[in-house]
Amino acid sequence: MSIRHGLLALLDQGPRYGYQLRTEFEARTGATWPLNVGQVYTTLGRLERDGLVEAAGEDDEGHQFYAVTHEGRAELRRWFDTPVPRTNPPRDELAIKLAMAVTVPGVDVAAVVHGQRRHSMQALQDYTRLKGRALAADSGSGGDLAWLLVLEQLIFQTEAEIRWLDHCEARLAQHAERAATAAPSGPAAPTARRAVKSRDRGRTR
Amino acid sequence: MSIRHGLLALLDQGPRYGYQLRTEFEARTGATWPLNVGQVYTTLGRLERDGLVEAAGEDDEGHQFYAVTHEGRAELRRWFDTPVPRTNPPRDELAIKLAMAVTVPGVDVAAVVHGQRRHSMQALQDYTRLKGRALAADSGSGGDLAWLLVLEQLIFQTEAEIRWLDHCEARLAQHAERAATAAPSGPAAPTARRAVKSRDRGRTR
DNA sequence: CGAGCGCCACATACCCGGTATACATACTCG
DNA sequence: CGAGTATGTATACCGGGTATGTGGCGCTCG
Repeated sequence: MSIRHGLLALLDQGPRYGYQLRTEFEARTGATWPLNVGQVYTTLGRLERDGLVEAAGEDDEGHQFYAVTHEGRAELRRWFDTPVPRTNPPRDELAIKLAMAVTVPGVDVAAVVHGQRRHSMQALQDYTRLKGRALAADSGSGGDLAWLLVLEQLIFQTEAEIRWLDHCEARLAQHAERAATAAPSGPAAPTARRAVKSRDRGRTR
Repeated sequence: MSIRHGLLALLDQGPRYGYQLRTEFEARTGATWPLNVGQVYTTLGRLERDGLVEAAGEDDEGHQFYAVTHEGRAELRRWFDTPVPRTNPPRDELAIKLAMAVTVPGVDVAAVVHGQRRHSMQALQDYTRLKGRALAADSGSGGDLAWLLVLEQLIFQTEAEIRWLDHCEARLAQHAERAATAAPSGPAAPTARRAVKSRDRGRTR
């Protein structure tokens, strides 16, 4: 639902047409999340269908303008007022991958962690370099606050990811060590296949 | 592509049927990403269509089993060998929201940040409590390493999010201050609407 | 004892987001 | 002038997410 609301927010500044929205969206989130143009038109269609937006005529060049409706403004206010739910966050592919890696036998977990760490470090450096450029370009008054904040979000998240990977490495070592001391000669049940019935770990809500 | 590969990894341990896969998937990623059963069947269908998986008969109770093919195993190995790309990461709704909040006039950005911070703190506490429970339940040898790692990933990410929110607050204050000193009596262009043409901030790749 | 309830199991429909692509016009530069 | 590039709109297709429908089976409780 982020694109939907993002476009709504942009339209709140006044009527816009499709391509223009794409341009303005990318000016804020930049290269990190390039927005496919097609997405804009389909989303506008859905917004219009749901009554949050309405066609507002064409200009002399044939650009189809859209404007927020009253209901659209209400929806926008609701979006800003309620926090994005961080209980059940979006699936993270890396987390799933590691969860699988430590479970299925025959996967070199340490190698997976290392490979990912190198890649994430590279990404972090790229982001940091971009941030430096953004700060330099913007030496005067804060021109592109939005872009800067998005960049810093990426930096914070990537740093956390790297720390987590290091933490995983430590935990894996500790885990291996424990297994070794527990069963010095041949582990009793190295990858003890739990019975399928063992579901119902305590759910949240 | 994470579910696709996740199921593939589970099937690598031997033939399974649909519901069983859901159960085993949730045993690892737990309450955080509850997997809808329907998703399993549609994904299995696609995997079969793509030749990564094949039907492996039914048992006496009519359960339709699936098994990885040779090509499926190759695909799985490829998945583990290549890091998940952290350049162009998935869209983060919170980042988009703040990017919009600082751009469109008439939004109380500080309130948005604060509301989100409280919510994220709550989520962090929930995760920490879950982790405590997981560690207690698992006092012996590491029974549920996967679930623990996933939990810790969430904790690390949420901590980073909170730090980022605090950072945003600081940056906003500094930004407001700069604007005040730059133009003591009425800011020259408070929300300087950049011309639409100002695209092409330096792209990555 | 049998009516409901909840779990197991499979299937389908629908929506949204992501990507590619088709197609048309205008400008620019060698 | 023609090729390439930017502007602009539209559509098709895929994968992921969610809700819902449909049975069968076992358990519990009045």
